[in-house]
Amino acid sequence: MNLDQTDRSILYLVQKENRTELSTGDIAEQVGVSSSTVSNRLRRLRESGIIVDYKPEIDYEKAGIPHHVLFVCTAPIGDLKRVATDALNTPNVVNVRELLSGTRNLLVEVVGVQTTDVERVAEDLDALGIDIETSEIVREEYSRPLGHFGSQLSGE
Amino acid sequence: MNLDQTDRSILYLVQKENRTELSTGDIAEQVGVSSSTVSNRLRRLRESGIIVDYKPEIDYEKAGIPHHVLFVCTAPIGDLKRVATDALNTPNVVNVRELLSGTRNLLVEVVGVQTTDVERVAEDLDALGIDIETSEIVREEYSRPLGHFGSQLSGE
DNA sequence: GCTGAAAACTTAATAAG
DNA sequence: CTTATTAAGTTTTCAGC
Repeated sequence: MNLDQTDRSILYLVQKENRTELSTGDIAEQVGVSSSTVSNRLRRLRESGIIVDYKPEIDYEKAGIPHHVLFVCTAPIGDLKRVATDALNTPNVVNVRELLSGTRNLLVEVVGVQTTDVERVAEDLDALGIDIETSEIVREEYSRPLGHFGSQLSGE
Repeated sequence: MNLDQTDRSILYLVQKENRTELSTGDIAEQVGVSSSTVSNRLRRLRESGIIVDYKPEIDYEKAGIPHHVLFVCTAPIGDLKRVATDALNTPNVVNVRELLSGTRNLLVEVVGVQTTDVERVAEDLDALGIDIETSEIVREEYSRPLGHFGSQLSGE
């Protein structure tokens, strides 16, 4: 699917603003098309898989889940896909990333109420044949929209 | 703020399902309260900062942005907060994570249309006093809702 | 492809328990 | 705290361009 500047502007805005507080009318006003067009474009972006979905960002600490750890791991390359899926299905694991690298090729993000939750995940990953190289405490995370999508918007 | 089982179930469902395709009525049905209650709970969860906001997950490759790299970096600990903010404001940077560690304490996620986009970010980070230890190509990323929130839902 | 208008749907505010 | 009702707002559909 080829994106035109209307698609790119819409993508920029839905990344920049909280989606639930940004109506198609609001987007339409800033992009300079009708709200029906925004609705159609957003549907096409979803259907083509460019917008995968909308996820809430959870502040785990405020939610009473104080432990937040990133395991930097090495998994056998041939098994990486399977092992990544298994890791994701381990309780308390919230995110897994595959990296294209011989070692340190899997990042596993874990949250938990108790330190024992995190320790149990470490054991489970070990049982899956995943080597934990290092474990890091996550302090803070920040995201930003990609400016590339918004370059033609007035005022941007 | 203390979460009860209703809050946890709602949190689980909004993580699990695409938020824009899940109305408060749908949630209400599964949790066993009225849609007004779901609406009230969701507002409280947002106001208390537990739900930070709803972000679209973008498939950069499908969007015509083929390069996706994770820089594993070391930044001076005293400056970490400032440096993380500066890194986030660098064009083509979409995500920054601070880790609680002496070295390799900053993960910077970069996307770009050209390899030169990524190279330019590497130079910009260097100019900010950030050491790039390794750079990894991101193949795939998977997320999962935290089961802890959903343990009391029927059928889960 | 786009738009405006109508229909369908969703959320938030209210009143009451 | 909860819920049902209702008003306000939003999204989608559709005929016409």
